[in-house]
This record gives sequence, C-alpha cells and structure tokens, in this order.
Amino acid sequence: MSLDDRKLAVLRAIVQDYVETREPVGSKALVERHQLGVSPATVRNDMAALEEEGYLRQPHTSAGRVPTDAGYRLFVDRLTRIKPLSPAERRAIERFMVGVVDLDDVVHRTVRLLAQLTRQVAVVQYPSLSRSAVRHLELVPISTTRLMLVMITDTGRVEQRLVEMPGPVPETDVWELRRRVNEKLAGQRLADTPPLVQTLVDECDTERRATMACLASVLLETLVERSEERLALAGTANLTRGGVLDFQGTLRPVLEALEEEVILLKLIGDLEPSTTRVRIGDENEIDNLRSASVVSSGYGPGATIVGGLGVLGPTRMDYPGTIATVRAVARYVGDLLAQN
Amino acid sequence: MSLDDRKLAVLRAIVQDYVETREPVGSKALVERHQLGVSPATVRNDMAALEEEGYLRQPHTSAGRVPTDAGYRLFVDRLTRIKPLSPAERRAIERFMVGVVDLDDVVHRTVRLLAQLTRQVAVVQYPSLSRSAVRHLELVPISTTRLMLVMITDTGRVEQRLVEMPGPVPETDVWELRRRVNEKLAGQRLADTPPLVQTLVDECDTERRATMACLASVLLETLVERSEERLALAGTANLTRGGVLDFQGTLRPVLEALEEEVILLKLIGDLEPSTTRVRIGDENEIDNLRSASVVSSGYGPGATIVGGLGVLGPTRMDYPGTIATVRAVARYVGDLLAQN
DNA sequence: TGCTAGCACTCCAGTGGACAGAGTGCCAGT
DNA sequence: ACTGGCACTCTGTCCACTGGAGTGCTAGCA
Repeated sequence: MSLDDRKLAVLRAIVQDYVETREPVGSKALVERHQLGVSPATVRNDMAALEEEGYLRQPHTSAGRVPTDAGYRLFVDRLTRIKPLSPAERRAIERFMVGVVDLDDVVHRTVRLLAQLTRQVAVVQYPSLSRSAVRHLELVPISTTRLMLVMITDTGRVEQRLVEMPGPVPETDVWELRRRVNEKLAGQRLADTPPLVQTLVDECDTERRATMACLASVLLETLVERSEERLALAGTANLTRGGVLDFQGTLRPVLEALEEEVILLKLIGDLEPSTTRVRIGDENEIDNLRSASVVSSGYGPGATIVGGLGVLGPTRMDYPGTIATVRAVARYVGDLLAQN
Repeated sequence: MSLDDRKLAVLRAIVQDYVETREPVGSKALVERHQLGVSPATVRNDMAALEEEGYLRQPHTSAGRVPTDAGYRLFVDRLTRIKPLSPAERRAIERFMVGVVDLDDVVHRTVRLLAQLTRQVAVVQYPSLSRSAVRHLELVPISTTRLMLVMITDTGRVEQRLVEMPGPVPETDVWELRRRVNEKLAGQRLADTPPLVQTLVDECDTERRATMACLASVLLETLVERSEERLALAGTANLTRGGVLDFQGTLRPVLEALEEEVILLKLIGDLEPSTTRVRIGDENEIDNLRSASVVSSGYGPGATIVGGLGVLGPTRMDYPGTIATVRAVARYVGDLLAQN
C-alpha cells in the first residue's frame, strides 16, 4: 500500500546492490551491506510488499529480489541523489574537446566521449535541420544542366544536393539565382522556409521560371523532407560488457535496433528543453529494446535545443552516474556550439 | 605429402559440410552426403593426412574434423567454383539502386545491400579523396574573418572546412581568391595538388599573401591529411547469426575492431585493381579478428579504383557465394559512379 | 600398392541422484 | 511493529554412468 520511507530505502539499496553485483539480492546480504537499522526478517517483509506492488520480482522462489522496470522507474524518480561528476571526468570532457575543427569533429568526438565515460552505447544526433537557420546557400555549376546546391546552416551543418536542370543554365543566371535565393532565405529558420520558397518561384520572371521551379523543388526536399536524420553512434562493443546476460540472451534485437536510424532518432529525439529523460525497458516503445534503457538529453547553444544525444544500456544500469554524465556532456556540447 | 585429387575433394566436402552444419564432420557422414566413391576408412586416412599437413584439425580426439585457416585458404584458392548470382540477387541489386540522389545515398544503399545479400557485416569506403579530382572549390563568407571552404570532387564527395582568417577579408577578395584557387586546382587529382597550393601562395601579391597562406594551410589539411577516412557500416546484427559460437565466445573484440575506422580501412583498403581479396582469420593482421574473414574488392568507374568495399564474417563462411556477391556489387557501384 | 572391413579405444554429451547453500515465508514472542 | 527461529524450496554443482559418434590401427583383399 503505502510506501513508507524504509521501504523506499530498501528499494534503493536493492537497486544499488543489483546494479553492482548483477545478482539477485537477498535480505541478509542487504542488511549487512547497508545500514538499514533493522533485521533481515523485517527487510523480507518490506521486500514482499514491494514485490506485491510490482517494484521487485523474484527470478525463482528461493532467490533474492531483482528490481522490475517499475522499480527502476521509482528509483530514478524519487530515490536518486544527483551524483556530481568526478574531477577526472570533468577533465576528460575538457581534454576531449580541445582542437575541434568543425561540426563533424564535434559530433564524432562527443559520441566517443559519451561512450567512453558511460561505458555504454552512445548516440549523438547532428543539429537537426528544422531547428537550424540557413546561413548561406551556394550554387555550383557542375555541368551546363547540373548544379550542386550546398546549404550551410548556423549550426555548421553542410548539406549538398545535385540539381538536374530542365535545360542549360548560363552562368549569369546561376549568379542571379544564387542572389535571390540567399536574399530570401538566408537567416531564416528552416522550418519557416517552405512558403518563402514558393514566393521565390512566384516572383521569378517567366524566363527563369522553369529553372527556379526545379531548384525550388530540390530545395524543399533538402530543407524539410530529407536528411533530418544524421547521427553518430559509438560504443557498440560496450554491449558485451557483462556477458550477454544483460540483454536476456541475445544482443541480436539490440544490434538490429541500433542499425535503424529512425528508431534511434525516436529514442533521443522529441526532447523538452533542458531535461534529461530516462526511458526504462518497456517505456521506449520498441520491442527490440525491452531489456534496455535510454538516457537522453537535448543540446544546443544557450537554452534552445538543436539536437539530441544519449546513451543506451541494460536496464540494470548506473542511473545516477549515467544521468549526470549525459547532462554534463549535453551542456558542454551546447557551449561549444554557442562559441561558433 | 602430395595433395592428390581425392584429398582435395575430401577437403572441399568437409568445408562445404562444415559451413552448412557448423558441426565437426566425420568420415561416415561425409561419404553419405557426397559421392566420393570410397569408404569411410579411406576418407579417414586422407583426413589424417590433411590434418598432418595443417588443413584440418580435430576439436578433440573423438570428434570429426574442422577446417583450419589454411584449409579455408586452400579451399578458396583451388577448390572454389565461381557461383553465379541468382536472378533474385541480381534483381535485388538493380532494385536497390533505383532513384539514388547523391553519393551519400549510393554509399548507404550499397552498404545495406551488401549486408543484406551476404547476411554479414558490410563496409563501404567513400571514394577516397587522394584518388579523386577536384571539381570545384567554393568559398563562403561566414563572418568577416571566417570562411567556409567547400570542396566538391568528381566522385561527388563534398568536404567542408572552416577557415579562420588572420583579419577581415573584403568580399571582393573572396571572389578573387575563389577564382585563383579554382583556376589552379580544378580538374587536378588531389594527390597532385600540394605543390600547386604552394605556388598559389608564391604567386600571390603581398597584400593578400597572409590570407592566401592561411587558406592554403587549411586546403592542404583538407586535401591530403584529413578525412581520407569516411566509411559506412551495416549489418552488425548479422554477427549474432549462429550464436556467439562463430567468434570463439565473444563478439567483443570484433565489435571493438568495427569501431575503429583505421582498422576497417586497413581491411578493405590497399586493393589491386579488379580483384576480390579474401583474408582468412590470422591473415588480416588484427588480433581482434582472428576468428573472422574479410572479403573485399575495389570499386570505381571503369578500370580505376576510387575506394573499397567488403564484408566481414566468421571464418566459417560461404566463400563462393560471398565472393560472387561482393564482386557483383563492386562492379555495379562502379557503373553507377561512371554514370555521373 | 592402395583400398577396405573390423575392432578396440577415446572422448563428449546427456542423464539422474545427492547435496550444500542461499533465500524465503510464516509464526510466535517481545 | 519488529525480530528470532524454523521449515521449506529451489538452484547450481559435483559425481558417476552410459550411449554414441568418431577415430586409429591392423590385417586382409584386389
């Protein structure tokens, strides 16, 4: 029924021990390792109650208890003391980031850093296009009927796309197109551009209309539909840490899920500002990840969010530590981005 | 000593059976499944001889035989009949590639295709910069003292890099720099550019000298030192096919190796023209991949090679099938590239 | 000389029983 | 409301045993 303080303390102790030892924890061992101030028998009663309420379960009758997903959830929500990063970790973060040269570099370093610090699988989303603004659009003639469209965003992303023109385009026209496109779109957030692109075509003189229409359709594709989805992944090998046991027998489903960008984006995307989100087991609605938890956070310069990052590991995970690390790294990347 | 025809037939049969069943194969089962025309006892003698010569080994005294790395090597070199692709596979390749829009697209689709067809881990290297030629260089002002350098190659790769200038650069200077750089470098193979970049600085009037020098150093970095190393990976989940047994217990080392781009490049790089290379177990000098084989091939438009691709799987792998697939895909990608 | 049949031998994988250990649930007592 | 004690349950492990698969060797046959 009620969750009095001691029961919560017992749950916390069980989670901590289980995360550390990977073995079901019994009442006796529990009182020995933690100062609970009561006897094993009492703890047993509490355990039974916690099991009744769905926070614990027993692998078999005469084994210790193991937290359920609900148990971890309760632990994360109410029992976690925020663990400050160790100085060593802070230093690792600082050192990891000296001498970054461009966005690719930032993303790759970040994902490795995250994987290394948390010893888990790390995912970092590139700054999402829809939340970025256009800095510059460049048109480069490749052949007489082909242009390369290069878009540079304020977050440093560079997207390119080949544009097949209906007919030959003289170089002066390319200049003119470039001028107009930039005039209209530079500085705009990508999410706001589609109507502008339309007016761009409307305002065009009939002679260049066809060319512009062609360009516009590719622009729309590039700006909104496509390649929202870049991301980087690292630390897959960490899945094997602690045998295959952590993932109920096979890594298969997890590895499969990690291959699907769409799935990963779902996991680390959709973030509310400045929170770190934890999804435990079933909570991340993907069947393949029933036995995994995801800790994720948004990042971006200042208070705005331009992308997500996170780590994935077994439900049996050091939540306080992982949450602290993810949050710290997210903040750090945000700062780095703000400097550009 | 000598490897008469029957012994070779026996070896071939053993490799085929073992690849299929994953179990040590004994003399009796062998004569039952293949028309060898001799008795089990004879086969046993041959097996003993093959073991003596290092092509087979016995997990334990009363078990069947298993091919060694040397056995597979012999099989690949002398016993493989080239297996033509099934029509279904051909169709899969064709269908997989309809509607590609740019290089990223080609590479990503290719790597997935390879993984899917071979049911193994696939790696595709982006067209290597050093073997490509510059198509166009673009300079985009980001702020008064910062330029974005964008390079487009004839293989469709686009590389970008931020250039920090010593002082403010007027827009007319940017145009001038762009003109000169393109005049000198466009059309050149990247490998040939470094001396040209130097002359570019030398020929510059003193007033723009500092700016050009700055640009040149970044150019050199971009052109030769850096980002030779892009590649795509897919099919990691296929490693779990057939339990963990194939990789002597843990996927750990394999997954670790797959995270290191340098290692992957070593595996699929350094290719002689139009051959498909097979590296079995120990042959790929990386400790972590003792239990893995790599089948790789170069690809490129026409007869030139601009990059490598390949698959990685357990030494116990269907070599004829894998080799055929890798070769076919490599050729197909080459054709695709030639069309651009 | 080369192949084969037969035989003794080896080793593994699977089965079943016994047993120690860890952990529980419950009850009676404080 | 907590605790000590006790009976009970279940697992994991060790051991011995057995059937089967596969071998190596030797003697015999073409």
